[in-house]
Amino acid sequence: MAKDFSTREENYSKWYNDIVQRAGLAENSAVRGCMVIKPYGYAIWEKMQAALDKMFKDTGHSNAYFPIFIPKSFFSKEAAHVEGFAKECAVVTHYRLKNDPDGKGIVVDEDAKLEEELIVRPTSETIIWDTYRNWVQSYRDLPILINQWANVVRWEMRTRMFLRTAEFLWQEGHTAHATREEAVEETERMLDVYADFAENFMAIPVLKGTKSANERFAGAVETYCIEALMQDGKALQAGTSHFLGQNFAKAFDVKFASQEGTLEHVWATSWGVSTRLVGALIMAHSDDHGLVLPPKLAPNQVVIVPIYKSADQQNLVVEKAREIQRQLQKAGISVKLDDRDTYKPGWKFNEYEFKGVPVRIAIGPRDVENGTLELARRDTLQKEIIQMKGIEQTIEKMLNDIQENLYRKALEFRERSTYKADTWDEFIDILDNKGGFILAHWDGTAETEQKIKEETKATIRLIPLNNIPEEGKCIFTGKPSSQRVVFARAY
RNA sequence: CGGGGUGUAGCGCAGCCCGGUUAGCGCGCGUCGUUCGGGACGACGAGGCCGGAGGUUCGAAUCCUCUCACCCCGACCA
Repeated sequence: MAKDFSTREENYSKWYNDIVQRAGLAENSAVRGCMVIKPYGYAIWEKMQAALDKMFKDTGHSNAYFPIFIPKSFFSKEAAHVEGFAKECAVVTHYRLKNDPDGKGIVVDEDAKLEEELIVRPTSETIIWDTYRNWVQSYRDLPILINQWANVVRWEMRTRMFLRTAEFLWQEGHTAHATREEAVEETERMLDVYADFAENFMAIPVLKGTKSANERFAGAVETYCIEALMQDGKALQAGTSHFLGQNFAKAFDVKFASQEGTLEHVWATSWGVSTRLVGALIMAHSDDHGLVLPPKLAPNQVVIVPIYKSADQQNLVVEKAREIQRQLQKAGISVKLDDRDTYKPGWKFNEYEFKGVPVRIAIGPRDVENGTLELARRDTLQKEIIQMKGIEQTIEKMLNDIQENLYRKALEFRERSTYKADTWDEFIDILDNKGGFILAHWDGTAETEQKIKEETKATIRLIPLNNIPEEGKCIFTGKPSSQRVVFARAY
């Protein structure tokens, strides 16, 4: 059992921080607002990257890399875009240091001032569209389907590990198309990729929809998103896909000669997910015993803990454990054998429970004698004795079960945490006492949304795709509404 | 950036009000022994410029001023 560790009930945000730190995912760095992603946390991100990268490639995209620095002037070219990011940009003004003439230490060399300041990218639309201008002349050059894995910087006031840090890792896709239809199709395709990834790899069910004008990406015509529900009833935006229209093409003068010989601005999309997904993973599945990882994203799917007393037993048991490890690895399962003699089995049990390893195998002298193993699964904490024979099939099945069970549990949670509200009182009551997603009518205006946000902290998370039309009255103003939208308090 | 809080050993804390031996405790760490199927136990041991800078004082972890960092609550956001 995990002692000296917060429960979700006691203090949800402390519970979250405890998991991040004690499971060795990340820690705060010497730099304000920036975290160090530790090997175990980074390994999870690498698993995410690998899965996503394959999905991007399978949908025709290629990776490329653009500079981390963006000339200041680029930012001012798309009005809404500047507006959206201006308040959180880190700016490079000088390029040299020198020894402090007045004493010890080092100071900025004022003589080394940049003619034009450089912005540390908060996102790369501007530098990319400035580059695409030179890549596009004819419809034959389209589409451009590029993704970049990168770090970005957004100078946040308040940070939380993985969920919001000043620097974070992400991928940003940037595509250029000849027609509006094709760009919209791309935007929706990538939204589907994200939803697919969230559900099938992260085991987190997501709602798909579009953002209201207030929540839209700065510079986008339409922002699509996937939205997940965390265990404390707050929503988390897990990915966004933007239809940028011709906004950036016009701002950066990206034109192509169409098949008909006319000169047209290209149509654009951008889409991204970040290391925030690691935070989502933690908050969606973990329990009061620590992290719980879905098998498809767990750095180690299985850990083997040998149990022994004498040196003879140790040799015997560890040898058998190695054999099992090889067997499982051959079947494509990632297995860690912890044969350290410096920690006791009980200690290791707790350690791996805390780190969320989906399946634990314990093997002792009795097992070697009987041809058995003890299996423990992290999601249910159940233990059972199984036969060594056919271990690959047993483990494979268990990993699949765990993956499915996590998804099912998360889905059930979301379903019982999704409410309809038809009156303002009902709406407030659900927000304050239950949390979760609230389906309610809204009159469609930014003013109303803003007022609701000011009074309740709840925002419109999304307008569901393929929403079923339904006549009703706005929860706040009573004005007519033709559909319900999804409200929640969010991260 | 506003309001509140905290900085003392790797981690978690006590001591501070009311200044005065060698600054404690738990966990962790090292050595040795007994242990090992759910966080073992004993013995011995190492580890501190009390966040930083100034000041008050015979004397500062303790009082005063400034500063830096982190946490919580607001405004902003993936």
